[in-house]
Amino acid sequence: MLIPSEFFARPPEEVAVDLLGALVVTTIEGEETGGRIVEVEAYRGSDDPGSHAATRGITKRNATMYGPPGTAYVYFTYGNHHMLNFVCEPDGVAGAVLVRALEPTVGIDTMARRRTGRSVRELCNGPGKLTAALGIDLADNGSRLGEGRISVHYGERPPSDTIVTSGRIGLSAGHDLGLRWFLSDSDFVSRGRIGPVRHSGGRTTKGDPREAR
DNA sequence: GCGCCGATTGGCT
DNA sequence: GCCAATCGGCGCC
Repeated sequence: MLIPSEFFARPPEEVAVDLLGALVVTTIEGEETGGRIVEVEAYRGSDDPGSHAATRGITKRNATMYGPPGTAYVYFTYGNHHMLNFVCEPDGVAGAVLVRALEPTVGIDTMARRRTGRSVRELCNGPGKLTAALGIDLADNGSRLGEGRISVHYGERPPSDTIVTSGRIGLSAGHDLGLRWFLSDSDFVSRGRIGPVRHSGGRTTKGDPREAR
């Protein structure tokens, strides 16, 4: 069942947690690919130093983040990689959830062709990898989910005791905020270095996500 | 398995 | 010009 745009009209940290277990699917040139969300990060507006919407206000690059909820915000970085976000908050308010990793479930053969030489585990275990596997690029920026090439569907809700949180990855600012969530029992989360990991129950471990199992 | 480093483009100052 | 919400290859343990 397609997730409606109202689902996204909330603060990104709420949407992020609720997206764990959901299914992202693309249909590109007749080929369907996708997977189950196992890792996400939340990005807020001007109060978030790690966000594209921090301090600068609306620019050509981040304008999509201020648009209506349920829209894809796709941008290009490091000269190579596309990042997939879902716009949150009501129209006019900046906010988004970055999809960082998927467990491949749909069109694995197609995704393996797009990412030659990679094991299934490595097809979508990072934000730049999953966009390559799913064929997402700047053409998807600003498209409404379910109306363009990308759709997001409800999935089985993961048990709350498998959901853990940590700081965000790869930022020069705002990494101290606990705005990353992932499934501790998944083999498909990204391999980024991270700070302390916190269980829903409040226990703290360090280092690799797997230590939080 | 881990850590370092270069690649490569668009957007912003 | 500078830098980035990253990745993959290589060297070394």
